[in-house]
Amino acid sequence: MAAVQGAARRAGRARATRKGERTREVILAHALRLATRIGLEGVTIGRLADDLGMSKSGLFAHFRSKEGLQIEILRLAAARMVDDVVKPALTAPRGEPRVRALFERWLAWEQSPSLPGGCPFVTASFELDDRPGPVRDYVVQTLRDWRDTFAGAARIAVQEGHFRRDFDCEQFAHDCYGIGLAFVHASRLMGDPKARDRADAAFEALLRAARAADRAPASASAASGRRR
Amino acid sequence: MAAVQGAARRAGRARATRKGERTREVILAHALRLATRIGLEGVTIGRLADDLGMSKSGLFAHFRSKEGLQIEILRLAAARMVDDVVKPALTAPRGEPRVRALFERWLAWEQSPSLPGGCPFVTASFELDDRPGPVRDYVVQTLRDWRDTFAGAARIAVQEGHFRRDFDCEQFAHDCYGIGLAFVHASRLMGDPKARDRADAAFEALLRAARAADRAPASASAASGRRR
DNA sequence: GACGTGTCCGAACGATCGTACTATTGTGGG
DNA sequence: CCCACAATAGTACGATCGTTCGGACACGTC
Repeated sequence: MAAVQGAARRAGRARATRKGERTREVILAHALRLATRIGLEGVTIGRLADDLGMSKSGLFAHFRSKEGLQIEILRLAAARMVDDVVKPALTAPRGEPRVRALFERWLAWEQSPSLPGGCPFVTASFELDDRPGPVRDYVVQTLRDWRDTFAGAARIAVQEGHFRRDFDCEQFAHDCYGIGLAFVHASRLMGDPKARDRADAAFEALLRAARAADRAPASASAASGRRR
Repeated sequence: MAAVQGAARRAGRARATRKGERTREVILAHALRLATRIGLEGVTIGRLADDLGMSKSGLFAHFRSKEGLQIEILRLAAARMVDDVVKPALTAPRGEPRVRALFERWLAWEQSPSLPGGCPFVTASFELDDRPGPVRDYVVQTLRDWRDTFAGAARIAVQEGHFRRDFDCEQFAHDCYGIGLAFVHASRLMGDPKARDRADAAFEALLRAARAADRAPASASAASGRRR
């Protein structure tokens, strides 16, 4: 029987969204919102059920365990991040514009209204950094993918001649992640209104250092496409 | 820098270390270790009492509430950070050497064996960024102090002529904090063996940009005092 | 109209949470 | 040495945690 409905689920099924699946999505959407604010561990079955007007057991039945729920939350977050950040950025022209788009959209995603507490992976990474297990593993893998995406875009910028030939793209991805973390810190914790400007300034400085193949055109063009 | 532990011991009482005070310190020392690994919220009265072979109620009596305990933990952490990072760095010569010392000692503090989970303020800041209250307020104030300390050291470096005159010291402090956060991310979560090298490289690049008053002496002297 | 099946609920479990009260112990100043 | 008081233990409370289990209700299919 498990095989039967497993096959049905896997194959066709363009048909109806089997009610249960709908509520599952509603649960996860709300759980994700909660997780960004109070942490993955703070998302409690009881609290979720209460918010959604369901029973604990009815909600729990959708996930094998709390750990299962946590991973599904992260899966949803990763899918959204791909849709909202990576895919749109890939439509930008190869090279520096695409690198810019990735960074820009990442910061926007960080402050998306649908993520009231910011990027769930940033939150989760500091929450889980000393707690081994499959949830942590998933976070690590996702952030590794993100870093590689970023480094890859930079590598293309090198190929295109936008960045200098001996540029360290891994270091660049690392540095950009640091700028993003500092942005989260400044905007979310410290409430610094200049947080976005700070992030932009740091990013532009990084780009300037990346371009300077022949060293010269450093000045000018500093804040080219600044926004907001 | 507020009178950190001054308020607690209100009046005189220079006398003996009233036993209870000793155990209080033992409790806080252990609680701090725990907090770096599992978070402030994860430090549980029962868990603490268990580890230290005390009763829950006996331990609880030392603090008015769990919130009280959390703030005392952070107070201890702040005092240690001043002793281990700020004070020693202030013995370094004014200007760039002192900025270097501050950064260097901060990274060392982050990996201090007495803080198995890293800097408690970094952990706490991401744990509390969406949970208002006195504990969060204390974290914010402490990190503000730290940022100001760093920016102040940079401002001295400007006065000394080590950094260029129009250098933005606040931006510098912000950027350095980002480098530190990226270091924590890379070393603690991703387990990247090159984390320290990455942090050093980013920091040196920042210093290079800070020095370039007359723009020229950019190259060479790149990795001057690299260690490890 | 009976049936199987997917969806959800109610109640309950053992554990642990923070906190309050009341003993009991221990220790230090006279 | 003694006794007041600081320090710790004991016990219990209401909440909430994740999880289990059996059943109620709504289906589309024979």
